[in-house]
Amino acid sequence: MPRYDFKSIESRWQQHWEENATFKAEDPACGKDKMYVLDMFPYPSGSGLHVGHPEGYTATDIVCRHARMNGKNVLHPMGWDSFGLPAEEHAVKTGTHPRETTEKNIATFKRQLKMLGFSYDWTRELATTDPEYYRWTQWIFLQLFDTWYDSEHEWTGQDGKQRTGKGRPISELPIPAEVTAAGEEAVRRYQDKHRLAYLSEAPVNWCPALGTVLANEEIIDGKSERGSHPVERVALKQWMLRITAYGDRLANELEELDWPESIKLLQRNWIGRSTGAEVDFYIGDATVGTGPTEFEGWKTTRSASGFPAEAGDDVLRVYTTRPDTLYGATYMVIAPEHRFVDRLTTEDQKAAVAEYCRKASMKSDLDRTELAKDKTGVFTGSYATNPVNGEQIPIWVADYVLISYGTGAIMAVPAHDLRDFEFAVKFEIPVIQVVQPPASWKPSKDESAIAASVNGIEIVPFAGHGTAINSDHLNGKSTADAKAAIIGVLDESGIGKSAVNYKLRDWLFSRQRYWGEPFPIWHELDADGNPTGLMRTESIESLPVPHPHMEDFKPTGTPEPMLAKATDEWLYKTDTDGVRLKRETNSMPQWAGSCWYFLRFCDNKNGEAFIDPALEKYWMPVDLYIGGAEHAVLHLLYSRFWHKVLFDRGHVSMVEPFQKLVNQGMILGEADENGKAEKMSKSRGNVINPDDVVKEYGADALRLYEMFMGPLEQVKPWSMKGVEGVYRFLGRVWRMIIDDRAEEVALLDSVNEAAATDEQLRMLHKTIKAVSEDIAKLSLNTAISRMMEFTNFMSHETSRPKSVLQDFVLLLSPFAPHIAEELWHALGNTSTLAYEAWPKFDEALLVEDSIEVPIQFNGKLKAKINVPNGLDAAAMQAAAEADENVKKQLEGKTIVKVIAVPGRMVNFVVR
RNA sequence: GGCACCGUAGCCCAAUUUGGCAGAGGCGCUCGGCUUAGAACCGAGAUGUUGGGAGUUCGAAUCUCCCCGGUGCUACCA
Repeated sequence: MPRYDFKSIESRWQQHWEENATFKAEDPACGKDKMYVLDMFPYPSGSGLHVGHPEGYTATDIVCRHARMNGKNVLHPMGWDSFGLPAEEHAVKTGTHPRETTEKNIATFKRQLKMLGFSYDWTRELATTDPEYYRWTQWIFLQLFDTWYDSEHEWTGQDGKQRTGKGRPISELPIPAEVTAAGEEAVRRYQDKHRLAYLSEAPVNWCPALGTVLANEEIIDGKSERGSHPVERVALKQWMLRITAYGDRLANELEELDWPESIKLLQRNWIGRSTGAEVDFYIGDATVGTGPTEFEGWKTTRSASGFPAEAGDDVLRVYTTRPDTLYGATYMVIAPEHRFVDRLTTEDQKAAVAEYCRKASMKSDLDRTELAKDKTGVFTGSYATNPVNGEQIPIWVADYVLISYGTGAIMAVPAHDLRDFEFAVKFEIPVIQVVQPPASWKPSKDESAIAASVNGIEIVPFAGHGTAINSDHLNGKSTADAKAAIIGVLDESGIGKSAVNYKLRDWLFSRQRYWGEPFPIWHELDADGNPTGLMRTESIESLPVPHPHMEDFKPTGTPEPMLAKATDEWLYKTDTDGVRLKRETNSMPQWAGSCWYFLRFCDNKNGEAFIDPALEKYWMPVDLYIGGAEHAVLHLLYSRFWHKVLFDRGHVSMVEPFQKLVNQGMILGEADENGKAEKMSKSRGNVINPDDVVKEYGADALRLYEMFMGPLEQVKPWSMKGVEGVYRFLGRVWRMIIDDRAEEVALLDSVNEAAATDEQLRMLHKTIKAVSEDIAKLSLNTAISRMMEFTNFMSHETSRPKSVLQDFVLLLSPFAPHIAEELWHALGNTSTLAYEAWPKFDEALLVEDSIEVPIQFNGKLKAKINVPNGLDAAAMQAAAEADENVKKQLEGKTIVKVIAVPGRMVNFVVR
């Protein structure tokens, strides 16, 4: 085997690692420091591994192999996010059971990952579709179901900081006296309303083509993320998870994490916390009327009672971030789905409003977006009373107000809100200015774009902060002061209250598909077999709720869940007290399994608990988590949320699961002749299959190339020429050590026991330093280039000391482990290098005796001189002035100033 | 539209964190060696308005501002 024969080398060492369980994580009792390095586990799709997968996987593998050589006990696991739509769609098409498809795909993925030589501890493998795994997913759901969020609860975190708000057992939820008085059933219903997992009838995104409802996050431009199918809005009873309760903590606790700022920002924006006020506008009720007398009476009542938690029927409650503009409110808008639409619509407006709401309900989100430029709406015929000045203002229905945000109703201040302004101009509603812009204000692009003439006067809306005008006692106050002042007044008079809102919505947690986790929930039935609305949980001992076997996977075309077609035996039972029960037939979304898989890796065979507390304490948190940026707001927010709930309930020891996060950049297809590279896709025909690359160049070359392409986080185009480049590098490394004309693997004659020269040592130690530092920074592309440099140098040396080559092979091993093991072996070692000590560099050996420094005149390079290393500024200057060439160039010039930086340069400022 | 990131040789990219010789590494290209020849291999070499403009500085690829171009995310959130 004279030549670099990657095929036999790679398969031999992979077999060696497997047989010797080389990468099995050690027991916590080993006494080593732990390091938990995690990849985002893949969905095992039918098309197999994509070259994007090994990018992040190779980076983590390098970190792990490096950490082991530095004496760490490394946990590096892999598993399968195997519930999900594609397997089920495949089942609809072919009749193959999703479990069968999933198992086949997992086998393919596993073969491909093993082929790349990743140092996973395969004994920790798991799949979210394993009953022993989803048993605990269901168990965690029961924890969510058993928890309510006490926003007042004060506690001290592990960091010693005081915090407010914690998830607590539902049994500790205070029950109001009147509820207790109403009986046990009322108490149960009251508790159900406060759980972190709750049922809610709400407009949801129903996708007929996929046969399921989708979360907001799964909809892109009004179409399903998967398959781009149209999505309709229908009202359905669905499971929701109260992630909004954790909005503040999810935003605040990002602070201490070692994550890219851009991802933190993305999450903060997604959570979208805003502060403002809720304000009630009096609309009266049919029995009392809406006149000024009633309004005054209402005000009197309110100042006595205070601001009620639930808005009554006599008011329209709005949320605003600009309560300081209350005096400029000239109309109100309610969403078409608002519960007051009917009662606020007068007889003459009935037809118009009904028609408008009908059209709005038909609009998909896409239509709404496309029509975004033109505001639409219709007057209800009713008026509300502005609580601060008693003005009667008209109430409109318009779909630019969303039912799902705030209270689904707004007060419109056209002078200071661009959307309201557009609407007011179109429908000729008065515009009252109540904020004076600062003198320096210039209209923004948006503001001037919609400026319009109202009653012959050109008006430009102003959405910024300024000074209050036309606002009674607020006049002259800055926007911030005016906000505080008006909130004080509203609070005192029981008309309004400061409030916080989030763009983040509660998480729609049920799907209607077959291939997902069943819920551990039973619904009570009455004598006629109809649900009473009361629920019971599956007992923890009887988990998992098995996934029922089915043969027919065709979507029904209606929102009726697939699991409703299971056998009666699965669907129904009679409880010990004789109550007839029916199972929940929705299934969980794919996110469920991926929300906690990193915990299970610590203890994947535990049959007693989802994780052993001691193992959780030892391994968690994940020290490094690498994956695609597409999960910045979905998976990474959901799993943080679950983790916080588990923490609040005492099941895990830390508030955050992922200490350091890195997002790999996408690998694009090969650039075309114009240098343009596009995303890899089947339709473009530019997909690179890792199998083909490994076949032609080997796993080490693929690993090395993916790391050499450029910075990990960056988007980069694929290049086959680049693969050849690193392949040639591996060939040079091989020939630097091995005699490629010998019959058997044998060292070159030039490889010997001689002591290394100073120059060889300097080169080696420079390389050790650079590669070590680059791995710590995950700057793997530059680490590789340093090893190329070393190879170029050493290949020219006629004497190649073994000691130097051995250290180099160790440096190379995390990147190209197969060839490194082979060379390590050839150099006379008998065991794997996976636990050899990582080479240390000696700073003293790096120092060069003399260095070349540039001499500048006015910052321009004019000469170079050689000086001994370690000169101070004065000596540098003296050396420069002593140089003949410099002397000559200085002739006839006046030196104004000299800047000398030791070891760097000398600059003469001359005239 | 908003936010974020990016722009260095024909191409992928270093140097930007911490201002100090524009080039580490790879691809491609040219020339030479080896070879019957090609591939592989070995050796030598060329390539620049650092997207544009201004500012700060003794000195700017690096810091600041404006503009241009590209990519990603987001999109009526009151």
